[in-house]
Amino acid sequence: MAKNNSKNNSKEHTRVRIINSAKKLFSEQGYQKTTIVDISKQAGLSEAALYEYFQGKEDLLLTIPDLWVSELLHDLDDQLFGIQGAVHKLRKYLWWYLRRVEQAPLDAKIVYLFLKTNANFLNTEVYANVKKLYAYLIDIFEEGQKNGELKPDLNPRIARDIFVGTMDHIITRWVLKDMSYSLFDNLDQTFNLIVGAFKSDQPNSADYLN
Amino acid sequence: MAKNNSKNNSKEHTRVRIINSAKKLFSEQGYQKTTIVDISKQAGLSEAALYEYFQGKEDLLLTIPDLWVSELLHDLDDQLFGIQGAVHKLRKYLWWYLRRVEQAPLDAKIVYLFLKTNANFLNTEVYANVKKLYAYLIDIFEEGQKNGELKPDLNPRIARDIFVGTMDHIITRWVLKDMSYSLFDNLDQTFNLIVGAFKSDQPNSADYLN
DNA sequence: TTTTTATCCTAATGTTATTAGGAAAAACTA
DNA sequence: TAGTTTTTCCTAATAACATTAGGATAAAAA
Repeated sequence: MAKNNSKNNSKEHTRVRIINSAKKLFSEQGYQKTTIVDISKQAGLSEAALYEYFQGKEDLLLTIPDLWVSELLHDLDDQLFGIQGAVHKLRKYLWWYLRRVEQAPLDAKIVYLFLKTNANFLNTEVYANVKKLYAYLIDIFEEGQKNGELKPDLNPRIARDIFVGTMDHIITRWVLKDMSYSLFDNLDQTFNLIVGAFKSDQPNSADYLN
Repeated sequence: MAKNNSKNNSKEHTRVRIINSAKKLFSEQGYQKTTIVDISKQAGLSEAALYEYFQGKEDLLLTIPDLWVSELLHDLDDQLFGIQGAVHKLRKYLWWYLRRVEQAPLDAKIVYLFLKTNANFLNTEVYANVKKLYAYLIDIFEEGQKNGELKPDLNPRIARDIFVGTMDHIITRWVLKDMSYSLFDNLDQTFNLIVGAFKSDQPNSADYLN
C-alpha cells in the first residue's frame, strides 16, 4: 500500500513535470514551434517515455487548460458565496477572474491564444467548462432583474456577450503584449460603464441593499 | 509591354489561385492539418512551384488576412463618409463590419482563429491595419463627446474595448459554430445596450441632429 | 527467488516542410 | 529568325518532427 502510493506519486509527479515543461515552452515559443524533444528534455525524459503519459502533442496541449479551467470552475462557487446583489457579484466575478489570469499567466496564454485554433475544441471538456463559467453570469443577470437592480427588459445573453467579450478582449491584449502591465488598470471605469448599461433606470428599486 | 502585362497577369493569377486554395483548406481543416501538398494540388501545381510565390506556409497564412484587412481599411472611409453623428457612425461601423465578415467568412475564420497564434503577429502589417481599423472608433467617440451625444467623461479607449470586445466575441462564436446562423440576430438590442452606456445623460444636448 | 508490471530507452518509421538542380517554355535581343 | 536570358515549373533530395516498435531495467508482487 505505502509503496503503491509512492509509485502513484512518482507517476503523478512525472506527469506534472511534463505538464509544467509543456506549459512553459508552449507559452514561450508557441505550440507549433515547440517540439516533443524540447518538452521531454525539459522534463528530463526521452521522447518515447512522454508517450506513456500523454497520447501526443495535442493531448498535452488540451490537458493544460483542462486542469486550469476545471480548477476555476470549482473555485467560482466559493468566491461568490455570500455576496449580496447582482452588481456586487458581477464585480467580484470580474476581479476574481482577472486575478486568476494574472496568477496563472501561462495557462491564460495557452487558453487565449492556442486553444481555439484546435479543430475539435468544441468537443473538449475545456469548452464545456468555459461555457459553465460564462453561464454563471446569466444566473447573476436574472437575479438582478428579479430584485430590480437590473433593467427588466435586459436580455441576459446579450449582457453576457458584452461582459465576456470585453473581459476576453482585455485579457487577449494583455497576453499579446506579454503581460507587461496590470490587468487592473482602469478596471473600475470599465466595469462601471458596462454595468451602467445594465442597471435599472429607477435607482430606488433596489432598496433591499440598504 | 503587352506581353509583359499578360505575363504579370498570369503570374498574379497563379498567386490568387494559390491564395484561394489555401484559404479554403485552412478554414476547412485548420492551419496545422493542411499540408503544402494539399494546397498545391488544389491549385494545380507542384509543391516546389508554390515556393516561387510564397516564402512558405506561414507566409501564405499571413498573406490572406493581410489582403482582406487592408481592403477593409480602404473601404471604411467611404462607408462612413457623410454619416452625421457619432451614434449613427457607430451603427454603420458595426453593421458594415459584420456584413464584411459574413461576405468573407473564410478570411474571417482565419483572422479570428489562426492569426493571433502566430508568434510574430504583432510585427505584421495585418496587426498594424487592425489597429487602424479599431482606432477609427476612438475618433468617433471623441467626435460624439464634442457634440454632446456621448458622455463628456467617457474614456474613448475603454469605450473602444467594450465595442470591439463585444463585436469580436460575437464573431468568434459565430466562426466557431461554423457560421450556421446570421450575425445580425439580436444585433439591434446589443447595439442599443452598448451605446446606451456611452450616451450623454442629457437627452437634449444633441439637438443638432433634429 | 521468480514472475509480473511499470517506467524508460535507443532506434526505427512515416509524414511533411523546404531546398537543389535542372527542364521546358516564354520573353527578349540582335 | 536564331540565340540568349528569364520565368515557371517539375522530380528528387534533405531535414525536422511526431509517433511507434521492441526491448532493457528496475521496482512490485507472488
